[in-house]
Amino acid sequence: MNIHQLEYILAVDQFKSFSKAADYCHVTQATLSAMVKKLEEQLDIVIFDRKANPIATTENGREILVQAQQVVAHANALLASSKAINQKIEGRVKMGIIPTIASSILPLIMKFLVEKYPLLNLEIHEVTTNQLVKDLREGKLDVGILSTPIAATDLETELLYVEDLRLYGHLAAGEKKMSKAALSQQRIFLLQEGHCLRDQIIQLCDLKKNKSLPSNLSVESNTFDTLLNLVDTFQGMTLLPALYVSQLNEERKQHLLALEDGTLSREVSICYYRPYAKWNIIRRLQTEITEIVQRHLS
Amino acid sequence: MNIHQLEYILAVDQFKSFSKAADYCHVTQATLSAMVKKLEEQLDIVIFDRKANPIATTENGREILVQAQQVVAHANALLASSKAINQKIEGRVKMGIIPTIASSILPLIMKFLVEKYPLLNLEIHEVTTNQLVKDLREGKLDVGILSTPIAATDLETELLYVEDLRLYGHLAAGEKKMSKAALSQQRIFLLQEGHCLRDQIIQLCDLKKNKSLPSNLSVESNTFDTLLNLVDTFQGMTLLPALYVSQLNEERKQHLLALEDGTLSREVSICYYRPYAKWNIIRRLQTEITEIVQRHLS
DNA sequence: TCATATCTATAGATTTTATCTATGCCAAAT
DNA sequence: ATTTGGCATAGATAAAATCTATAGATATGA
Repeated sequence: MNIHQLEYILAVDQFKSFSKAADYCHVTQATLSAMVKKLEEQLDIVIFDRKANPIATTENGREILVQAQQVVAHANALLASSKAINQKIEGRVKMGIIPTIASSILPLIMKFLVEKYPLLNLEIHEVTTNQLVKDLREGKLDVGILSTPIAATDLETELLYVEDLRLYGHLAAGEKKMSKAALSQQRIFLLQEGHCLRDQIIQLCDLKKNKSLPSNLSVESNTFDTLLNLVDTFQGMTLLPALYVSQLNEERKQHLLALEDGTLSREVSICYYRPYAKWNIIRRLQTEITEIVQRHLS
Repeated sequence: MNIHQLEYILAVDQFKSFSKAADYCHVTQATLSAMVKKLEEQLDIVIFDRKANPIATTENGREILVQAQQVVAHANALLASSKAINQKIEGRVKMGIIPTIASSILPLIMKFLVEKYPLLNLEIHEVTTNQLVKDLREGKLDVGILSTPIAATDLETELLYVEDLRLYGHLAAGEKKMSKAALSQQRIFLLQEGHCLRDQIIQLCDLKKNKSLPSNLSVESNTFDTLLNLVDTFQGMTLLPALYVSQLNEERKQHLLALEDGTLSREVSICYYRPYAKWNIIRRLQTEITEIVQRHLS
């Protein structure tokens, strides 16, 4: 017995015709006929008197139909519920974001999300990648936004966007570009230890930590703003993610430099460990953020 | 979505384990796992958090499970109903029986059926084969008992039993048997026109109506009892169905004759045109009658 | 009553689906 | 660190639903 068969007999009962019922159910008359017969055989009850005109429901069939109605109604209710659940974006969601991403995307997405989903209570926690992974595993956070790839294979990540890293600094004689190779000879200001962007840049640019820092200066910054001030003062360089760059004032944009050979970039992804309870919300956040950021990057 | 899948998730929710649920549902863990996954994909809702220990039902999953419970419960109710319906032998059933069968089997079956099925209201109508077929077609009767084969292909018949036809008559010198060939030379007393047994005997014994009857006697009987009296008086012969013979007194049983070559017999079948409304009852009657008669014939 | 039209049942082929066995993978526990 | 228990996946197989085409049966109209 299956739900389709029950729908078929309900349709036959309604239309008093196998052919019309078949149309209604979007199957051929042959299929419906065979399925009704099969159900009757399984229940060992003849539901319809096909010799009557129009087709009549037998006394026993009537009892079965009443029950079939119940089953089908509840099955439809279940399907309706599942759709409703997928529409419902509400409740508390704890989201961790690493600082170098938070500073650029929070201004972009928060207003939009809060207005579009008034019932969604989005709690933002700014944490490092390591802490984020830990909190996700422990269930302290529901979802995170960080830079991929990450080592943790037990977390699932979905790419949100790829963001260029832009070079900021002062070159002599109004030069506006430099080569990747030259970069490693420059004085590069980086974020403090613990920021994954720091490690990524070191790796991407093949920097040796000791060489890249001014020997008489050990200050490392916690924010891009401080980095910019250091660069403006000491004439070094730094690398900034594209979304942050778009917020700079015109004067500072003058000091953006192009790389002669290729680009540097980082991936930004949404990730979760237990997607399950709030999966639909997480997925919705993913699509919304992707869309918003795409608009800003293009 | 199907009912099995819903049963699977109910079992997982109950046992908090895919393996145990699979055992409970009598499928392998792989099957259950795949089906749960499939349902989750179809509903686009993750029902279980497999990373929790023990496995947890998600918030959304809980809503689905409540509905699934409803569906499965009603489906089971339907199956239970169908079984109950098949057990229930009650209500009014109009049964037609041709006279030559009625006289022998009604005494055998009526008491038994009335006692075993107190809620069954069995109305017996003694009618000829032609009338029986007509009444079945018109819905005036629900079921008939007659001798097969019959010409009407639109009626369905199920064999109840095969009944020997026994030869009754007086032979000279205490002879107890005669050949089939000799039979057609004898004076045979038959039932009136309209009784199908009459026609069957004429056909079986290859009798020509005119030859077989005493030329100065045109009385044809309506009952076996009259036939017997005619035979006893005029020294002819007649053929009686086995079940009727078993009711004869000892003296008359002395006049039963054996056929030297082979036997004569007739089929007795139950038949119906619209089995549908009372199918279960008809089928039950069939099995009961077959069994009772079998006991009496053996 | 005969032909026609309508409707259901059946046959055979095809596609989909459920299920199984075997195995991989992960996490918890020893 | 290795083992154990449990869920997921792959590939093969079996079962079932569905389709097209056609037969058979019933009702309708000339």
